[in-house]
Amino acid sequence: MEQVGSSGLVVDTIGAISRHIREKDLMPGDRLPSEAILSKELNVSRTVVREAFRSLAAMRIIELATGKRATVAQIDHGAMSLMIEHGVHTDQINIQQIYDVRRTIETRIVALAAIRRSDAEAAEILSLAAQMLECADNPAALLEHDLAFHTTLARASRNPVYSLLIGAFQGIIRQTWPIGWKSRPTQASRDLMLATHQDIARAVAAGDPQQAVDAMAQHFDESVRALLAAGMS
Amino acid sequence: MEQVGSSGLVVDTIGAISRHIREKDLMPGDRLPSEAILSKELNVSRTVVREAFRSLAAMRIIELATGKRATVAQIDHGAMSLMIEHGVHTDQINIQQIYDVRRTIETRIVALAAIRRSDAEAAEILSLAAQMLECADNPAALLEHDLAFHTTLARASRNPVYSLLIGAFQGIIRQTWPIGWKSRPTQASRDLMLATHQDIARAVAAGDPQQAVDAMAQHFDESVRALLAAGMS
DNA sequence: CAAGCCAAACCTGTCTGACAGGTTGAGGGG
DNA sequence: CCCCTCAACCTGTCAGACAGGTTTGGCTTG
Repeated sequence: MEQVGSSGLVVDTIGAISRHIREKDLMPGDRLPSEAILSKELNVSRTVVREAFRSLAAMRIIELATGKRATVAQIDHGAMSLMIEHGVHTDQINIQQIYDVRRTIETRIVALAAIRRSDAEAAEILSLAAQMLECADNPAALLEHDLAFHTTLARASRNPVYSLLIGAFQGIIRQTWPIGWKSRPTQASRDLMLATHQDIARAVAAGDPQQAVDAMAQHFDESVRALLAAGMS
Repeated sequence: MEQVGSSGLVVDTIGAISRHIREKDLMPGDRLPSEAILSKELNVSRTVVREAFRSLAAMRIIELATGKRATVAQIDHGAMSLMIEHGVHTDQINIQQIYDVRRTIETRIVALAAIRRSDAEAAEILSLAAQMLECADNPAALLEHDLAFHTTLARASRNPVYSLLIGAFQGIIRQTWPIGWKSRPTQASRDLMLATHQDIARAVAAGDPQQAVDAMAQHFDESVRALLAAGMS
């Protein structure tokens, strides 16, 4: 390979593989050529092709598995999640900034979900909110149900980009949620949060966007207040 | 290395390096151990370390350069941009869905920008809107100024996550913007778009969030209408 | 003593060849 | 017609090698 660009053979190869996917109009699940074939076609060593594959796999553009050929991947929030976590761990992003973004997009999500949710999704959302009540004294379970609640709402919005973004925040939420929970010391404050989730669920199930938006806004107002009280400024 | 996980040595090594960054509290710019040292410490071959490095570099968590040691990277939208493009090219995401998300976050961005923009940013935003008028008949230049306009607004919001997201959409916007522009056949419709940008700029410069939000909402209403007229449903 | 230069040590990029183990598909047996 | 098996194929990992680019510490020079 002639090293068309100036950034090295691996970068060029990543470009060549991406182009291959576009030009051949490959869809998720479709198989890519084997490493050996690609290295022959592009005139690079298998080492280079493998590093290019790893790069694309890191971005979840392709999927690798032992023995099998690489396949085109479905969009997935795993990589974004790691990027966001990295940003937070290196003090480039703080939790409040994440909450502002979440508030912004989740407010829109519930509006869409209230309009577009299927009946099955409505039931699932109501069920998750109810389950949160039942495990109110089990923080780990509560966290998981909370995440599932917001993830399901995103799915009900029928816009995969919202699902992607909510998923991207999941990793860092998992790591910081306990802070917010501990900062709700009184039973009343914890009950309020659970009640708010139920308000959101009911509004979405009832197909009332305005009420859903109001409830979600209230949810985030509480959360941010709790976070600030915990000294996360 | 004992292959602690079940997904292969490379995945384990990625985890080990990420952990190293967190535990040592490395900040952007800090240098990581060399490939040779890591391969010795983790008991894996240099091949494995290199593939792990490539994966982390693909997510812009670290930065590689020939001869130099790998360094911790600053957050960057490049990887997200590729992921979004992949989603669109493989029909997992469509352009309207992107516009809905953009509308949602950019409305919030201008509200924040109106409150938090520096005087220099206000001047820059006004200038970019003015420049758009000047090259109204040069689509390529217009596109670049448009992107710069929205990017600057995101920066003025003082929330790096918004900058990240706006950056993530840049790649796909660049590829689809001409469609929207061609779908504004009349001079009046094009003038309207340029005028709307100026409205946004003026509202942000004036520090008027509500007016900025209204103008941005109008901008997206127009854009989506144009897109739909172009048959992008 | 300070500023600048230089070579050796260090480091990354790429290639080759090898082998273990997982996957697949064609063809044979029931 | 279905299931099984096995050979061909493919990926994961390792070791060693060599061509450049980078760093650094000591040496030279002013």
